[in-house]
Amino acid sequence: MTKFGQDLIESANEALAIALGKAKPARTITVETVDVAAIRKRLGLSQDAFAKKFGLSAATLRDWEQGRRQMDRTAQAFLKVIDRAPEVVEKALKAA
Amino acid sequence: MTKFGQDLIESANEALAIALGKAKPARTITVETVDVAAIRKRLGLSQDAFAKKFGLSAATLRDWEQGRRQMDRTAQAFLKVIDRAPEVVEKALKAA
DNA sequence: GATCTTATACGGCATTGCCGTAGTCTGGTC
DNA sequence: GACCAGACTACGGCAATGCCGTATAAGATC
Repeated sequence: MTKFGQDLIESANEALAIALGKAKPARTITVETVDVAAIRKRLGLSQDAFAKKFGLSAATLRDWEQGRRQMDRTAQAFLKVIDRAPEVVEKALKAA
Repeated sequence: MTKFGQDLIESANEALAIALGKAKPARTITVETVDVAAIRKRLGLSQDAFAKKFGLSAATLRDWEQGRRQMDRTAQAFLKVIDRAPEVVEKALKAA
């Protein structure tokens, strides 16, 4: 079985436990999905190139795309802006 | 003496120690300064309003402005963009 | 003085940021 | 087929942050 498959099952079990009141949600966050990989691929950039262009750490980007870490609110907001106005972001950062 | 004054002195002593080779830098980062409070005040917003408008956590914003926490790379990049194109950012986030 | 707003200060813990590195896959070149 | 380089996945690991809450201070308005 793939790792993704295992993760899915784990998540499902956890969700069930929470629903049954047997477990508490680790945190309550709005489940807004920001698909970094999708945004990046739409821009036709490698992970390293994307990270460099938008001032991110390549390591952190990796963690996000691999589902190892959750983006915090700041990152989510930033990624949305990158998604909608990548060129503006790029220019703003170049003007540093 | 103000807290800011104390911080300054502490930082100076630490920098000296590092320069003398008596201490290691906690981390090597580019010392790019992003003054959140300045950006926010220029926009005429309270901490809460600023946080809400740009999708940040008010608690995190507080920590940054109080010098309690260091902004990570993502946050620094984002803040620069907010600094240079606040309206674009705002619109991009509204279009969620 | 009473009240409201805004900002500072800080305890606290789960979770992330970021570094490094090993392994896999694909496409190109010899 | 063997080999190399670029891109991605996977993950150990620790210092540091994210985010919550709350108590206190300073300024404005009544």
